Amino acid sequence: MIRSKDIAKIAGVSRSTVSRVINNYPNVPPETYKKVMDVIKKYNYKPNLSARVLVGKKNNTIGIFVVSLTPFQNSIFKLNLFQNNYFGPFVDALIDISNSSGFYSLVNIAYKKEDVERIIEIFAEMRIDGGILIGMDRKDPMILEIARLGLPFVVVHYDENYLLNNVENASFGIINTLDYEAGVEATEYLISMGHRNIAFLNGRLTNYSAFERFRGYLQAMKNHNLPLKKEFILHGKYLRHLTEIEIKKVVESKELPSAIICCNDDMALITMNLLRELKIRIPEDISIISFDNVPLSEYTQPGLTTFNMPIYEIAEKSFTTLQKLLTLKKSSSHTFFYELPMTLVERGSVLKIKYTEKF
Amino acid sequence: MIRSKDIAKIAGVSRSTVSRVINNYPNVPPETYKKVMDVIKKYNYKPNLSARVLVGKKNNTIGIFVVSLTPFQNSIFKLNLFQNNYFGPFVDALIDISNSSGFYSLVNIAYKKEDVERIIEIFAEMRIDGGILIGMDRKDPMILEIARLGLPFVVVHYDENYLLNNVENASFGIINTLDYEAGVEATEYLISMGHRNIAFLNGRLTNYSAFERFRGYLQAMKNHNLPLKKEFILHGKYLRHLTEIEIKKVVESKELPSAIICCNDDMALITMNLLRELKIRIPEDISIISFDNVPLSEYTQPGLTTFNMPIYEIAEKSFTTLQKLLTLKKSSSHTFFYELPMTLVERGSVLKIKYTEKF
DNA sequence: CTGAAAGCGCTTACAG
DNA sequence: CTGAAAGCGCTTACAG
Repeated sequence: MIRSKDIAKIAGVSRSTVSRVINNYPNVPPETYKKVMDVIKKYNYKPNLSARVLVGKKNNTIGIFVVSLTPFQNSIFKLNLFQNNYFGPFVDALIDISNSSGFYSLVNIAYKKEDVERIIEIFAEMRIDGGILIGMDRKDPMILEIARLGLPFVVVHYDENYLLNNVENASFGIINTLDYEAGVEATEYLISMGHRNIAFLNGRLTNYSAFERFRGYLQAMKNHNLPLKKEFILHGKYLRHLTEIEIKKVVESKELPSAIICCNDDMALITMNLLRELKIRIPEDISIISFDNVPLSEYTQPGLTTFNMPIYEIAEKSFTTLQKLLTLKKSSSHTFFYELPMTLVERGSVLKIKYTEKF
Repeated sequence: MIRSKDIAKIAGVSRSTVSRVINNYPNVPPETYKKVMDVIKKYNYKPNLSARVLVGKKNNTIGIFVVSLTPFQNSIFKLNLFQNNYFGPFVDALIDISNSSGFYSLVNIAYKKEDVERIIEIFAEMRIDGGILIGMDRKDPMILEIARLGLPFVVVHYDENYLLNNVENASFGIINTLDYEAGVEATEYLISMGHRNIAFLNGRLTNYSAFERFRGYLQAMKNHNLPLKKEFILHGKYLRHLTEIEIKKVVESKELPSAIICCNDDMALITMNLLRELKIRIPEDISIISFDNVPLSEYTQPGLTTFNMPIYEIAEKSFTTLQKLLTLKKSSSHTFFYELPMTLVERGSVLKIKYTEKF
C-alpha cells in the first residue's frame, strides 16, 4: 500500500508538503498543489486513518449506542433491535442522518450489563469523536463514567437534573420528549371524555418515559380532585406476563375502571388482546389510551389512541446537537437540553361516556 | 488521559512489559502480570486504538455497507433504510450478530454514486478489518476496486463468475440466494395450478435477484413448452410509476394473463392495489405470486403468495464467512461461495384453475 | 513557501 | 523474563 513518503518522493517534495496538500492548507502554491494532487490521484492514495487520529486529527466517526437491557419478551423474534419498534428505526434514522452529513457511524448495542463496558471502551479508545446514547435508565450511572472520559455525547431520555448536578467539565446534550406533559394530557383527555375511574398501567419506573408519564397522570388526577385508587395503579414493568397478571387482577376485582392508560403501546396491545379474550369490549367496556404510536397501533381493532413518539425528530436533534458539540472548542464545556413534544393520535380505543358519578 | 508509559512508570516496569500484559503474552510471570494489571485496573487504562492499529493490530471492526442507489419511491417515508423492508432488517441483524461476537460495526449507506466513493475510502483508510456489502448491481465494478485494496470482504447478491474471473489475490465471500431456482419454482407452481398465460413483471435486470428470477421464469416456460408472449414480459424496474404503467397496459390489451409473477413484493403490492381499483379480482381473475415475503405481504387481502427472502440467515452467513476470512492468514487468498434457499409461502393470491387451452 | 526533525502511543524484534 | 530502541504513518511547530 502506498504511503505519504512514496507520494512525496514521486512528486519530488517532502512529506510535510504532501500533508499540507492532504489537509488543504492555504500555504501551498497552486502549482505545487496540483503536482502533488496529481500523484495522489494517480496512485489513489488515501492517508492512513490511524496515523492521523494518533496525531490528533478527527475520526469523523460518531458512536450510536443502544442499551436494551430488559427486552420486551417476544419469542417470535430472534433479535431485539432487529424488530424493535423504537430502537430499530432510531438507529436506522441516525445512520441515515449522520452518513448524509459526512460522518461515519459506529453502532453498538448492549443487551447485557457486560456489554455496557464495551460502550465505555469505545469512548476510552477514542474510536469515535463523540456518541449518542439511548435506552438506559433515567439515572443510569454509566453516563457519569462516559462523561469523565471527556468526549462529547448526547443522551436521549435521561434525567437532566441528575446529569447536570453530577457532571462537570463535560460537553453533552440531553434530548427528551415531553412525557410528563403527555401523561397529563392523556389523563385530561380521558376526563374530558367523561372518564373518572382511570387506571394506569406502569412500565419500569427506572425508565425516563415511564417515570414521567406516570408523574403526569398523578398530577392530572390531583389537579382534577380525582381519588387515586391503589387497585388502579398497575405494574406491568414492560413485561408481558406482568401486564397480563395485572390486567387480570383489575378485571376480576369488584370495580372496573372505565379507562386504562397504558405506559406504552406494547403493553396496550397485550392488554387489548387479553381483554378481548375476557370478553370485555374496547372501548364500550373499557377505553384504552397509550404512548409511542408504534406501526401496529394503526391496525388493531379498534385503532389505538396513542401519543406519537417522534423518533425521527429525536434522531435528528441528537445528531445536530452532537455536531454542534463537536465544532465547539474542547477547552470549555457546553451543555444543551431539548424537549420534543408528543402529539395525540386519536383513533378508536377511547369512548366518550356519561358521568356515572356526581362531583 | 493515562498512557502505557505512565502505567509502566507506576508499576515499575518497562512499556514493553505493559504491552505484554495488555496483549496477554505468555512470557509474563504471574506476579509481574498482577502488578501491572492492578495499575491498569486502578487507573482504568485503555490502550489507544489508533496506535495499536498503526502497528498492525486488528481494528476489531467490520464495515456494513448498503448501496441503495435506486430507492423504491415512497413519499410517506423520509428515509430509505429507515423503512426499507430489506436493508433495514439486514443491517439490524448484522449489527446484532457482529456485536454479540465481539466486533464493532461501522455502518455506511450509499444513496448516491458519490457515496460509493466513501465506502471505498473506509476500506482504504483501514477503518475496518473487513466489510460486508449489499445492494449493488450484480456486476457492479465497485467490488473490483475494493478487492484491489486487499482487505477481506463478503458481498451479498452478486454474480459469482464475474467476481471470480475478474479478481485475483483477494480474499472474499459471496452469499447468494437461489433466486433462479425460485424463479423456476414460481413458474412451475403456477403451471401446476393450471396456469398457462403467465406474465412476468421484471425488476431492474442489473440487480442480481431480478436477473436470476427472470432467468428462472424463462427457463421454466421453455421446459414446459409454453410460448413466451412479448406482451407478457413487463418492465416495472422496481419503480412505482412504471409498474402501474405496465400493469395497465397488460390489463387493457386483448388478452389477460391468468397469473403474474412479480419480481418482488413491493411491486406485487402495487399491482394488487391497482388491479383492485380496476375491478379485477385477485385471485379469481388474475393470480399473483411474488418474492421476498415482506411483513406486509401477510396482511393484504388476499394474503400474498411469495418466496421468503431469508434475511437473517443471509446476515448470519455473511458474518461467519467474513469472520472465517479474517482468521485465515493474510498471505494467501481464499474465496467462499454460499447459496441459500428461498421457500414458498403459500397464501391466497394464487387460484387453482382449469386448463383453458389444449396442449 | 518548504523541508528536517520530533512526536503521537503503541508493539516488536533484538539482545541480554 | 525484561528493557532499550526502532518503527508504524502521519502532522506540526520550527527554522530558513
